[in-house]
Amino acid sequence: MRADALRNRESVLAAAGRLFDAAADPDQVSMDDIATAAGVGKGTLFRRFGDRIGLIRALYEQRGLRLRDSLAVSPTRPAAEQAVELLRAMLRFKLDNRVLTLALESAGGGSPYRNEAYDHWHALLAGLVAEARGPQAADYLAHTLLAAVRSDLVEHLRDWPESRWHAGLNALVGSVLGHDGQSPAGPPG
Amino acid sequence: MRADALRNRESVLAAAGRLFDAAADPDQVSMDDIATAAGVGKGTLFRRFGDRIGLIRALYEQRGLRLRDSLAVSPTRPAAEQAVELLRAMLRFKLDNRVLTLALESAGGGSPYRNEAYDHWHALLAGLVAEARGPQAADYLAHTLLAAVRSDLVEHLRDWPESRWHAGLNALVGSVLGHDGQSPAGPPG
DNA sequence: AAACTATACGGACCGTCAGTCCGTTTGGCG
DNA sequence: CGCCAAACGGACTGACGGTCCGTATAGTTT
Repeated sequence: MRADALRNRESVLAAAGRLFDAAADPDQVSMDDIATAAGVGKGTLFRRFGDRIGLIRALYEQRGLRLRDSLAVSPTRPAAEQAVELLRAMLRFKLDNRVLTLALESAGGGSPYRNEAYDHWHALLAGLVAEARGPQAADYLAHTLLAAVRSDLVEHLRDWPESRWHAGLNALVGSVLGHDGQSPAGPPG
Repeated sequence: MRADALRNRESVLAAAGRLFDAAADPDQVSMDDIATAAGVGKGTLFRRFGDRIGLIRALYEQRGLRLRDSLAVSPTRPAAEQAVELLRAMLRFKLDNRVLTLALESAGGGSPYRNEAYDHWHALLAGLVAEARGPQAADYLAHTLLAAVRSDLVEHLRDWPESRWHAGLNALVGSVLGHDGQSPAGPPG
């Protein structure tokens, strides 16, 4: 890749990031806006990223890398504990990257599931589920756990305090994976 | 409402339904298409339904009425059993109304949660959850259960056979609400 | 049954936006 | 230095959601 191309790529990603962070809504940010803010022509955007969704995905993947490295499975810690940690991290990520994740998950046409990062998290979580309760439906349960922190649900519940989210995620993971290392989630009956 | 207005309303809803059912993707159906198919002018569409999302919502609500009536809480049956039945019905609805529900849940700008029907199902489900395991986090768990049958997840898993969905929903509801009337979901450990 | 008016109609029109095209520029190599 | 593949940029296109306003008509009043 030529030097100027690389430079422009970074510039576009940075500009897009800034604009999405500042916007109230994904479609307040047009491709023209991004091109202008990045100081490049529109053609450059589309040549590099293919289309709008491609750009959004690239930005998403870039921002997700830190998260990805910080969360690896540990064979010694209880699965449920790790699952809660993972979901809490994803929740925080979605709060910190509100508009970007909304853009990705609500992008008309582009499924939020056709996405390298999603596969990664899903596989990780499915492993934890299988470890905790056996392989039965682990696949689906992992999808379900990820759906529990989908960005538009997070958006819908945007005024919940962290404690309420914490309680919810504990209850959910506690139920699905078992109450290994968790604080009690309420008496049955 | 004037008679011609009512007639046109029906006509538009019917045409939109046909078009969405036939399309592979929600945004293959334009407002012009709908107006033409309904034999009315575009102005009529927008006067009656406000905007695209309004029309989609109206169609969705209309189709959801049957479903709504067929599923009421019964104080005698076990909560988990009813919850499974509800989720299975919603799954079937999303399969039967694939493009329409995709349109509603992925409509850029319009949250799938600002929706009368959603509130209805959520309240119903939250009641069942509370009945089965107490009020702790019942609200969030109900959101989670509904997220487990979101239309783009259903779309992502479109080639799963019914049995696999059945197993998944049983495992999920069994975990969250308890295994009241369900077949066993696997031994712990 | 004629006049009247609020309501509804329709389709030309507008602004916006994703995506394309092509003439121009430039990085990097031999 | 000279060459050219790669990259650039911004005018242009096509499509779409939504608006506007002159025209038509349902329903009511006298």
